[in-house]
Amino acid sequence: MTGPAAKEAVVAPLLSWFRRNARDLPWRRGYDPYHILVSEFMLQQTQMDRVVVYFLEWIRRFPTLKALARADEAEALKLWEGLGYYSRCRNLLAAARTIVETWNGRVPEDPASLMTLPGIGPYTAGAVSSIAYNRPVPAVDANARRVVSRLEARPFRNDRDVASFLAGIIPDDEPRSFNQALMELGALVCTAARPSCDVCPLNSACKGRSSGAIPLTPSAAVMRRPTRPAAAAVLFAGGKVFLRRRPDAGLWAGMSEFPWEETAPDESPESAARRAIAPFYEETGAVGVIGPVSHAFTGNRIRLTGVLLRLRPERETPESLARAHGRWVPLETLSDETLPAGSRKLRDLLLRDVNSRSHPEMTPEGV
DNA sequence: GACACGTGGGT
DNA sequence: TACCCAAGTGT
Repeated sequence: MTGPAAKEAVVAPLLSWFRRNARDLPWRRGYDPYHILVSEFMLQQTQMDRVVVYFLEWIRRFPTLKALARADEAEALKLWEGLGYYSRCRNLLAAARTIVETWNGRVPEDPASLMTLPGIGPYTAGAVSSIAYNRPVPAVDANARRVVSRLEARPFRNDRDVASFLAGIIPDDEPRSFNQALMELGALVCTAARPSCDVCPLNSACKGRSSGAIPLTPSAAVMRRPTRPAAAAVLFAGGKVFLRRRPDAGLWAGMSEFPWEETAPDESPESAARRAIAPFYEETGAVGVIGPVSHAFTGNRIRLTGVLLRLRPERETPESLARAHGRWVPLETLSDETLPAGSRKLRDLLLRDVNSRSHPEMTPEGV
């Protein structure tokens, strides 16, 4: 059923429910296209509650598209620290610059134009077009896919099929609310794990419910490997610590981190930490341990132990050896660095310990 | 179409 | 602990 009947049974109850249950989000006050653009980038594969915090900080620092277009990438990345998928941040900045240069500073309205911008695919194009400009185009995310496939009690082959179905029922007068309502319903009521059908505004129209079969969308099911132990080297000398620079492509491209390696079976954290710095340095011995912290990333999960290593100053020349592979950073400015989550957690533990004088040997006077 | 790309929270 | 999930995109 894709005709007027579906519209009657679905659209009005859905919009009515949304009016009563829409969460109060910062970008829902005025629907500034720049705000919608930022929120949609941040919301890619990321949950609402976490995004709100980052969004507010971002808008405080970059209140307008033009302000963002002028920004340093390093400063933008610092604001993104901890949110993950850092190419989103780089793409958002690049998109802002392109919009200023070739779109006269105005976020494009139509999906095809939006799709030409970096980091914007079919979903984000539809979301920005409909939510920022109230254009009647579908926005198919995981929520829309799940809600629609349950509603129709049939699998959809791909997002284009879902979009075709939605194009048939999306109301011309309220596409902004309709698309948000569909996603909001999926996030709050028609959830993946345990849908609350008894309070769902669409339960009487839902074929999945009436047929007793609530199909679940095939999950991407990223197979995680079990948690493995790893060790990071917190190598220090003269009040500075060493950070390894990651390659310009791939995981955490171009970011800095404490050098780390997975620990081999029966290997100690100290040994693994030494292996991590072996390409650059020798050291005199482990003087302490921080953590462990748990760190999950793209199919992996590690328990990361930080091993404090003191550089052997009479045998190493810190600056020259490090230059190609990393940098020495003073403890005082370590919190300014943009680090992947695992290193960030270790840094926070480290700075806490340093401030409480748990590791006096790390300060310049201690060396 | 498969895979890389982060992270934290829920169960 | 381990698995699943989240307003996807680029290659």
